[in-house]
Amino acid sequence: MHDIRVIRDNPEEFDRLVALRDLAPQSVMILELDSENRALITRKEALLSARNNLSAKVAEVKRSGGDSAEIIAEVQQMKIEIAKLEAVQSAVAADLHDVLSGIPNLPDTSVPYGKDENDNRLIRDWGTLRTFSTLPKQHFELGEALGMMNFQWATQLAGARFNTLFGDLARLERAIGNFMVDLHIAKHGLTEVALPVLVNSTTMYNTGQLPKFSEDLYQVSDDYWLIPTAEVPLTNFGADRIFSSKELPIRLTAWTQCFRREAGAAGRDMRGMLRQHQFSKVEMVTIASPENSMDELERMTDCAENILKALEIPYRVMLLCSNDMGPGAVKTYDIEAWLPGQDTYREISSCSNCGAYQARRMAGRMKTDQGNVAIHTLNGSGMAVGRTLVAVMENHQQDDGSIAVPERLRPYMAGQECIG
RNA sequence: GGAUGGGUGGCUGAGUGGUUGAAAGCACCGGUCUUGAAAACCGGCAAGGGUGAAAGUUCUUCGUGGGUUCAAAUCCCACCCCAUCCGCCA
Repeated sequence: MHDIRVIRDNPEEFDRLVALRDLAPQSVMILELDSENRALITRKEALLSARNNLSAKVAEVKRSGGDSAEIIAEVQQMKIEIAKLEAVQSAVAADLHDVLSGIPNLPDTSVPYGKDENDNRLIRDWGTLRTFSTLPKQHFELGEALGMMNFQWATQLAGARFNTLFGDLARLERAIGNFMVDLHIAKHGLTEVALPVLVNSTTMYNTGQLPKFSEDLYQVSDDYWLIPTAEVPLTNFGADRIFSSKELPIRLTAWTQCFRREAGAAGRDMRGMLRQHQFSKVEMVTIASPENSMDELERMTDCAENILKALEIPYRVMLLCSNDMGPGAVKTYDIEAWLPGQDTYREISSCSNCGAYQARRMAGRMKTDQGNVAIHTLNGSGMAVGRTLVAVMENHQQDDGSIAVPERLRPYMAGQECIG
């Protein structure tokens, strides 16, 4: 949701930034709607004001025992006109709102222009890629050979894009999630939150999932939606609230199940557990004041990286180009873990500064000396638990098909050092 | 699911058709007093929008959406949510 005042103040700049998202200039059309809307508001309110005055006069006349029939007749006439104007004005306002909330967020100056993921920029990498004496296996090969990963049964239970884990692998996934949350609490100062995974339409709208991306979501009865990420409920902590600057930043984390229809991903990543309809993820959300949000993005990315460092998984950090970013983002870092079984890096975390985009949708504000301003919201995975399990398995696999448990996870596995 | 009672400003809470955008208290901010603090006293304090250089002025908002009326926090309808009891249940 864009701030119309920003567009009024500098329409050329708005069009220049919109172009980075490969959109045609919008400002002329928007400003036309805007001035039409304001003209209608002015006319409507003049009538409303006159009506209020006449109504007050009725009260006055009646108190002094006079006859108010004439005034009443006049106001009755007026009401017809007001209703007409109101209908026209609210339609124009709705159009304007739709346009402003439909345009994606504008990239930060540090974000490179680009068409797709091929234009993303490598920022840094970490860790050395292991050399294997034999060809490294993919996680599903390892898991199925261990008898601890059963996709066939998951298909029988639910369908494609689900999985089941058994024994030590099930426990390892749980260990990974617990480790992540504990690290965020103890070392990063985040506050853990337990959340609903079903939310209402307003909550989904606030973070930008609705109305445009409903095909990516599971909707259940009674107007509930399954969350595709804990970003949705966590970010809504700022909905309809006015924070004092002292309260910010607020840094939250939650480990939840996530549900995605993967509607546009037919045929992609069908083997294994990289892309599923249900997966668990530890999410980080920060509610920040505008002047701090870019620093908070660096901090959040660092929190995510610390997880992979602790688990001894090589990774690289990519700065997404303008058209690879999600619609809400001002700036996004993707963290990609090395998967030796696939011989490639795969996204395991995505940290975004959404600026005021979501905050304006949900009316999240902060008090300042110059009045209330929209807060900034940030979200990042810290990390996707299922994909981290995949990365642990592939990076710590041994020649015999067993998996070495990274040292930091052993306390969560009753000291166990090896699976299989 | 059934019954009852409720949803008013950051919070508590008055308010059943017209000087109520809303009493009072708390919180918060500024001031007086004080060596400093507290207390006391004085003053300020909702949000969003239109207009305006500004001061100001004006509109909207008392769970949400409709309706009645010249006029609605107040009356009517629907829905949502909360509390308590009953039923059911992890």
